[in-house]
Amino acid sequence: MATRGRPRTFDPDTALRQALDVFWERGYEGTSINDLAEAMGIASGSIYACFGSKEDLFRKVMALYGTTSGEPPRRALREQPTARAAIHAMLRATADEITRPGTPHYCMLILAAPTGAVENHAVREFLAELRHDMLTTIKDRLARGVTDGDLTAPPAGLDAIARYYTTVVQGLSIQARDGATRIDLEAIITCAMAAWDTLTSTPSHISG
Amino acid sequence: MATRGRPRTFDPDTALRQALDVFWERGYEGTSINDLAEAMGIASGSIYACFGSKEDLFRKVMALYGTTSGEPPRRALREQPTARAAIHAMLRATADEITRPGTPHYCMLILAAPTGAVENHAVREFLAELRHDMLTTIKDRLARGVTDGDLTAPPAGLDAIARYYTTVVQGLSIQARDGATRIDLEAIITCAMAAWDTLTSTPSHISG
DNA sequence: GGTAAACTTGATCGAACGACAAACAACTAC
DNA sequence: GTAGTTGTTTGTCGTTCGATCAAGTTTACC
Repeated sequence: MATRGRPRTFDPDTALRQALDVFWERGYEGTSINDLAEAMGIASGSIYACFGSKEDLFRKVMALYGTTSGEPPRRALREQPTARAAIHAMLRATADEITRPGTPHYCMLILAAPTGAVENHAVREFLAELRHDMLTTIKDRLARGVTDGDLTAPPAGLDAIARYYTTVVQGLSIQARDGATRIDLEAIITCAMAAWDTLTSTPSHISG
Repeated sequence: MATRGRPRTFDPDTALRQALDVFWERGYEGTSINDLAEAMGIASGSIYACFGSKEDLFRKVMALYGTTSGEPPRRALREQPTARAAIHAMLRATADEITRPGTPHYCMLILAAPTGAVENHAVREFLAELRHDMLTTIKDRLARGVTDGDLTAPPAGLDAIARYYTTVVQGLSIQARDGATRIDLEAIITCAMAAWDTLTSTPSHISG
């Protein structure tokens, strides 16, 4: 009972990728079903049949986004040998992604739906949770640095440092959106990394 | 010919403040004319008669926002005696504003319309210009520190530092939106200021 | 071939969108 | 009082929103 009935005339993965492009450019509320149908090359009915509601489609789009554009920064955190190198590489990978030619110059996770109509509260909170995962991932990487022995900082300091670099990542997205070049972002990252030695050597400064 | 005809039954300043609250909470596209009319206590026709279009109203709202919520950070930059104190106070004033009880926990300038439908491109660019003014204001304050003698950094370094602290300000807004407390923000600011001494003592690090 | 199942299309649903215009109300100038 | 001016209200304009449905099409199964 796998392939009975008329087969799809479009590839759902391709269509999802096309939907991603539209949501990425216009945000959640700025994208209409008509926009999506046009970009995906199918009628709106086919969207609902294959992907469910607009919100369902958006959640699937965000999953795809996470495994594509979200992967390089995550891999940087994972594969770099020290916590410092991991954070630095993660920032640079983020800068690479949000200045990539052919795609909007910002992180979709951050800017696709920060505010909006009351009826889309669930979508905003969905993205907020994903952003919280970003903070957690960074925090875990710092903790790994402590157990690996390449980072010495008090537990309370780890939280602050993780939050700080999450803030930088999110700020970079606004900068890129407003026209900052890859070179501009590199300079910002250099500034942000200038705090590292101070933060990891004088822990008394960062107890909040 | 000042006061001919029927006088207004509402105070435009009060109505503008009420419109600000709605735009602040729901963003530009997430706010409908109906939402505004309801919050302002007048019919939609009166909005168009007094303020023009939705976009015109939004621009007037942003002017009000700039002179109210935007003033404390700007004053901090202006009145603190040194560049370092100015930046630090500006960050803390920003944190105060975006965690103020009774108002949304983010900067409207940053999150009211970062993305959206194509027909609202002008609104997004309007906000982008205001954000660029933020960068310019910070840059000018750093330059003043150089002429005042309390800051030594190469000209290229000033741009990078200004961009860096602008990035932090904008990142703070996302953090507050996602539930960070005033204490959380303070810890982030402490981290961000930890970069200051390095940035202003070893200028070779920040040439972009 | 016949039937059931899966998919696509095109039309359309009620509601909401931004914007506007005519009718009415309230004031000043004379 | 009367005319002229301005603000408010009510209703509605044409469009678009997200979502759904019936009808038609294309396949697998028997």
